[in-house]
Amino acid sequence: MPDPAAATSNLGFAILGLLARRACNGYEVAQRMRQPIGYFWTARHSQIYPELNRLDASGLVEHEVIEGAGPRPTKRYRITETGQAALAAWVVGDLEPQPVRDLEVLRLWSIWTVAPAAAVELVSRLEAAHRSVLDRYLDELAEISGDPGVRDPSNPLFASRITLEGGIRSRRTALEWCAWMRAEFAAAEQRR
Amino acid sequence: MPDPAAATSNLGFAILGLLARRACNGYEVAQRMRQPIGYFWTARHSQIYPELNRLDASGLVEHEVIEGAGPRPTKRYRITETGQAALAAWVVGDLEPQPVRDLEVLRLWSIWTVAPAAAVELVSRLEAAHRSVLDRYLDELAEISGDPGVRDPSNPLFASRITLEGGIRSRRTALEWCAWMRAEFAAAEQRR
DNA sequence: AAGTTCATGTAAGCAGTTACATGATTCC
DNA sequence: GGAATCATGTAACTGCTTACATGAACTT
Repeated sequence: MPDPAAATSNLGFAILGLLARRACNGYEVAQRMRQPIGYFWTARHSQIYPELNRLDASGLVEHEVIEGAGPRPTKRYRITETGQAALAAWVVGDLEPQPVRDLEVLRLWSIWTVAPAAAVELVSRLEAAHRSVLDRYLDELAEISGDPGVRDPSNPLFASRITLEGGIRSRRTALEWCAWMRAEFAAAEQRR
Repeated sequence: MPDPAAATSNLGFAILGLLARRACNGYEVAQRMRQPIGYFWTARHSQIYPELNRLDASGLVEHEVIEGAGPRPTKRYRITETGQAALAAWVVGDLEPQPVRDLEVLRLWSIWTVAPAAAVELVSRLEAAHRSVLDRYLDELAEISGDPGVRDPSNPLFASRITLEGGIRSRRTALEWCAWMRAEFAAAEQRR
């Protein structure tokens, strides 16, 4: 007897969020949660297949086996009503403070140990990385912007739009911060 | 014979970064990497003590035992020259794209499944959380700003300042984004 | 014929959390 | 006398990564 209020992992809710938008097989879930734009969550197939089985056992998703579709019998997963309810409850549930763990900032925190020229070069590389992610987000947003669903809070495209907007804003801010850091290094050089 | 080029974990470099600034015992390291402002990396003591032993075995740190100082013999750790070199090499080393895993955005990506009123309430809670972190960052920055070291790229306070500046910018952007989201929900409500 | 994509799994190991364990000093 | 802080560890478990394993369909 599956417990409908079963505690599900963050990965579980990521998968439920995907399946609430449309039914998928495990392979498609893995594709959409892969590098580099994984809708702000990433996971590998080796984590996804067992999690789908757990969600299935908990009654949060269900699957039908499609025999002729692919190279081997494919499991097409769909979210259940119990799953929809669990997802909605999680979305508006309590916020626990997330542990902060940012490799990029961790490096910068020790940047005083290297020569200023090498430091500026690192900042430039960070800048390039942020720019390329920003460009991908802008493309994604442009792709969905034509759809009127993006204005309707009960449409998944509305949520896609606001999360992409957040990604774009944060990457733009990161780029400005990088430019500011380079200016700070230049100003220090000037003072020498 | 410890390998000086030994691959160290991210946690190891976080600890080395801390010890490069000043010598600490394990307890102090744990305090400074604890909730909520852990210089952009967090870890618990149960992870820190074994890692310090590994760093010690690799020759990246060394320790002296202080008998009379605390309730029991305390180990005071200091970074070695090998450790300094390993840290500096890591700082300017290759950037691998970080796996994106943001719980907050993951929730918002499924926000279309809940009623708009509940959604707006969630955004307000996110906003409050960002504001309180921003305030702490501003306090931290104010505390160090008086020191002339913050202008010198080879001074640890310079690095503290630029990382805090990044945190402040990103939290301000998050707050603007929250306000924008509330406005989007309000606009949709208007159109109904 | 070889390589890529579709498709689903398992196993070993590292990273991180939670809980267990101990004990002295300091503050109320 | 009891609670909080200082101080250092270990054990069990969850989450995630890397690698192993298989095999059909499609593409070059």
